[in-house]
Amino acid sequence: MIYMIKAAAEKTRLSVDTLRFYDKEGLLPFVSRNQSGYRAFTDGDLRLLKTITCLKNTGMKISEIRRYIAYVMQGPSSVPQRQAMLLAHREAILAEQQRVLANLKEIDLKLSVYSSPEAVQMITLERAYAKAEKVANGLPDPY
Amino acid sequence: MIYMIKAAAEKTRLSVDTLRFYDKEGLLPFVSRNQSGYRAFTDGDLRLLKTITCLKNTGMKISEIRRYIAYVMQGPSSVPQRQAMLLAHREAILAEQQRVLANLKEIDLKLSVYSSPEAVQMITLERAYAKAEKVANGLPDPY
DNA sequence: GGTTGCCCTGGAGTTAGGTCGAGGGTTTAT
DNA sequence: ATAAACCCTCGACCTAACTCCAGGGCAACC
Repeated sequence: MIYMIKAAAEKTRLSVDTLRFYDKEGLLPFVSRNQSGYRAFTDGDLRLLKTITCLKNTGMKISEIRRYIAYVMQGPSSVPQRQAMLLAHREAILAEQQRVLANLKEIDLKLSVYSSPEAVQMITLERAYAKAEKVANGLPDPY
Repeated sequence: MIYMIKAAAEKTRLSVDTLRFYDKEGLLPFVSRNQSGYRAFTDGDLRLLKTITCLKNTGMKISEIRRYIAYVMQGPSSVPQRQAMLLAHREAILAEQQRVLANLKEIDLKLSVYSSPEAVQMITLERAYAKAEKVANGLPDPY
């Protein structure tokens, strides 16, 4: 099956503009043009595009994705390099997940304060303390 | 304890420029100025800044953080709104984590292909197929 | 053969989140 | 009383990743 850019955009859920942008950025060297100079996406191309969106969705930068795709274009000889890239990216993703989770815990802590029955009381107290801290240092009270 | 902007930057691990930028964006209405017009951060201010970085680290936009901080400035009466915001943000974080995890699974699938002993063989085959798909449709072979 | 609906390129514009520099005031130590 | 090390504002600049537009080509239908 061959897809023109609009159909490819619908299949990948990317916008037509984004697809052209990706091509301009060197992410789609595998997409051929037909006699009219139109991009002609094959099913294989769409599979590769799915890989690209996976990498993008997990935070890989376009410049890195371009490097990965360059390895793909190079053929089977670049398997070790691709593997190394994906492994490194995998670690980066997991590290980021951990970082987010740590921050989420802090948020959950705040949430537990807010849902406590003494929430208003505690916050009133904290506020008074913050106010005092300013006053004690001759600072204007912003509250 | 009072911290000038440089010390506050070191404590929060944000840059001085970023702190000033946040102030400009209305994220730090609680930070007072001393007689010289210098920002004077209290320990309480730094604790609030930590909350801000938590929200930022988990992907909350500055405009939303500003909204949250506005609620904080409003005092204890806004506890329900703050709680609602954090709960919604919590859900957004979890959803994003899930999205990333789903994409990670795809990457792991690719990795498993690459680490198979038949990797080169499989990729060679896939490549030949992709090539054939182009040729069969009268397209130039980009490989 | 004209209208419609695709497609193309090049380049400008946008948004978020900073980052930097010029020009100038303050504080502290020598 | 001057140098060093801070601090301030304002506004320009930057990067990533799009997004939009003008000007123009191709293809199908009425």
